[in-house]
Amino acid sequence: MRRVLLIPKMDSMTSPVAQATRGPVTRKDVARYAGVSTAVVSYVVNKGPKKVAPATEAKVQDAIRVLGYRPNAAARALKLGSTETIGLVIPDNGNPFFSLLAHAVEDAAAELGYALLLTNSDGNLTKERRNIRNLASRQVDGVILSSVLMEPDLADLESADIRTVLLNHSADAPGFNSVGVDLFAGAKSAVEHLIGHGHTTIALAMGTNAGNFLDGREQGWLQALTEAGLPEGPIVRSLFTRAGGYAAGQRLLASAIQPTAIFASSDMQAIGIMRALHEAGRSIPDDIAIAAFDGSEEAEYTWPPLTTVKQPAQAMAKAAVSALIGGRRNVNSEHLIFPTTLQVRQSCGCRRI
Amino acid sequence: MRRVLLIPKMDSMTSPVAQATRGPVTRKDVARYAGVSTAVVSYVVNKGPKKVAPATEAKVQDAIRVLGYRPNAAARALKLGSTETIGLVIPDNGNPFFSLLAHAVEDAAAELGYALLLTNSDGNLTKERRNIRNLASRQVDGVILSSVLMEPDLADLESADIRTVLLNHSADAPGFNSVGVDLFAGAKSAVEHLIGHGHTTIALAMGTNAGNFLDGREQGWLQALTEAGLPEGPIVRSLFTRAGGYAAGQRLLASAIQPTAIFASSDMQAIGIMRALHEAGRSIPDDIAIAAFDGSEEAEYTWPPLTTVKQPAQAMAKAAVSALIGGRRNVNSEHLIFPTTLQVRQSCGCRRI
DNA sequence: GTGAAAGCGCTAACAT
DNA sequence: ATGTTAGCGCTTTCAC
Repeated sequence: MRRVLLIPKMDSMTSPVAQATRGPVTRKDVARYAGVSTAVVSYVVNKGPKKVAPATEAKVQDAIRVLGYRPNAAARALKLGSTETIGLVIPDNGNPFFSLLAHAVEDAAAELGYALLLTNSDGNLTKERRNIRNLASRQVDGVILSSVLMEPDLADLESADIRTVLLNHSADAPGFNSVGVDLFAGAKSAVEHLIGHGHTTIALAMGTNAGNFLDGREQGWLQALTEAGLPEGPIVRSLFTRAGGYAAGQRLLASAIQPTAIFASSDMQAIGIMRALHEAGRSIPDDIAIAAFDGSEEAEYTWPPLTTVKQPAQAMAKAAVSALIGGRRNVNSEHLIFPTTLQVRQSCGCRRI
Repeated sequence: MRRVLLIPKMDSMTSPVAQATRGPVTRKDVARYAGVSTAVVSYVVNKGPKKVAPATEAKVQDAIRVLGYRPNAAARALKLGSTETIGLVIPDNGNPFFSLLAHAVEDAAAELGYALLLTNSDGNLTKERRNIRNLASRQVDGVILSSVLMEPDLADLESADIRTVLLNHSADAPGFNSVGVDLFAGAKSAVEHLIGHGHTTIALAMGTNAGNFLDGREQGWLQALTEAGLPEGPIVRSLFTRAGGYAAGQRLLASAIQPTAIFASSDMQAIGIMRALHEAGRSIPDDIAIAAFDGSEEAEYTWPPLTTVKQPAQAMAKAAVSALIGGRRNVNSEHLIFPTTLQVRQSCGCRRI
């Protein structure tokens, strides 16, 4: 890389004009400047718990402005036992679904005056544990965990006494609050849509979950097939990534029974599959139709645009945050399941209106 | 949504087995349990600044484990004046480029034992300011700012006494450390590549920046054209988003002079443009070739795969973090410019090997 | 309506 | 090698 400028720091003899006290301004400075006690400053800053005379308040506000005072959150946290911060543990902020979720969580938290400590576990259980522990030691008021695992036995260990809600978790988790979507119904609706287009051999491109629960998406796919009296199509398993989907697509193309439609358990996988299909010269949706699960924005811009089962990420994030720090914190094991909506585009065979 | 389980919290009469002291375990508890002073516990936990006898250390470690002690970061931060936390302000974590950057920043920070407070400003200056202020009051040790603006006059105001480095900032910023890429050279190389394919009418799809600096990408595009003796192609301006690109693409298709190639200032815009092109039945790259700037993973999976100028996000993130909290914190205005690499795929007209 | 002061959990200088 | 203790900036009870 090229270094453009390299100006040594000028001696920090900052002009001691109105603000003689160099270094952070504390509540004490404000009190002195305003000619009141430190308690009063607190009352003003926090609008309570005691009332202050309007005149006094004005003086304090003035001092605050002049001195450029900003309360020290660390001290406040120490005193109050709350950092007004929540932690978020996701597998990978590079994955559009999770980055959207993270953004939504940030918004929801900010609305309540909470900040967000973001950590990625990179699909790595060890890292996930470390992140949780780290967040706990940082006194976050709670953590939202999008676990690598289906059954977060780990949370049992680590979270011990820290409030936790499982996000993007669609199985039951005794002892935990959790929020997720109805994977089963969502997948089923997508596969039924594919069946509606006349497909009879519908493959499943499933993501690999650590854990031995049967994923709702797999069940939904199967159920739709069964109810329609259709045979179980081929299954390929891969990571929940574009690259995983790409590989899965190639395997599917090489398999004995060729599906005429594919249901993918995530948009990312579908996108990888579509690339494999394009490269092989197959037309989508005419040779092979495809539908997926997630509803990320990226799915709107693939070619052809991807029909996908949309998860209400904002709502889920909001629910997770409010389960964590909203009212009713005393509930211990509540499982919120959000419905999905099928977003019909052209990859399934539907035409533009 | 559907509520599945709703089990009321069981009375928190947790078994007081080995751990009578309910509530958070403090260093005092550990000291008492281990039969040492609190100072010794500190020495053990922090591996210094004094040495402790191996036997004592073992006792303390034991107490820590048994009691499940975890240091209180808030107290530590108050005492030390450092939270070991940095703040990141980005326009939108939903944008793949920024989510990648955020992930990279998190990694780099974690490596140094720092946590990451993430905030989105949603392209909104007011929000950006609020975020910075909020981070400052939370005593972060520094903030990495990917500003909405080209000239962060604001930082002047807000960051006042908080260490700041500008990330993804390719213009000079006196008084600030910053890291960015060589927009000019990157854009120029992409346009030259397009020229190499024989194109003579090359449009520019530029993102809209608040600020009156001429973007390096625009200059690079122009320079490549000029050097090749080519006329300036049409310019369309839009947001740095897929939707922005889509609209830009439609405008381009409707314009008087039809380009045979387009250079887009971001992958997102290129992706939107490609959709517009596909919908209009234009073939890429045969009817219209396209190249872009950013090098996000998504560009690898468009159809056809997008030729794009790759920014070294990890390296940039690492540099930003180390400028903030690594050694040499005393440098005040250093501008790091990273080189880009042209990632040639098929959207420009190159064929698969 | 305002102020004095205790103490949140921790670190480290200073004693022993 | 270990212990004592002041104090980081804040909130809030209790006195006035």
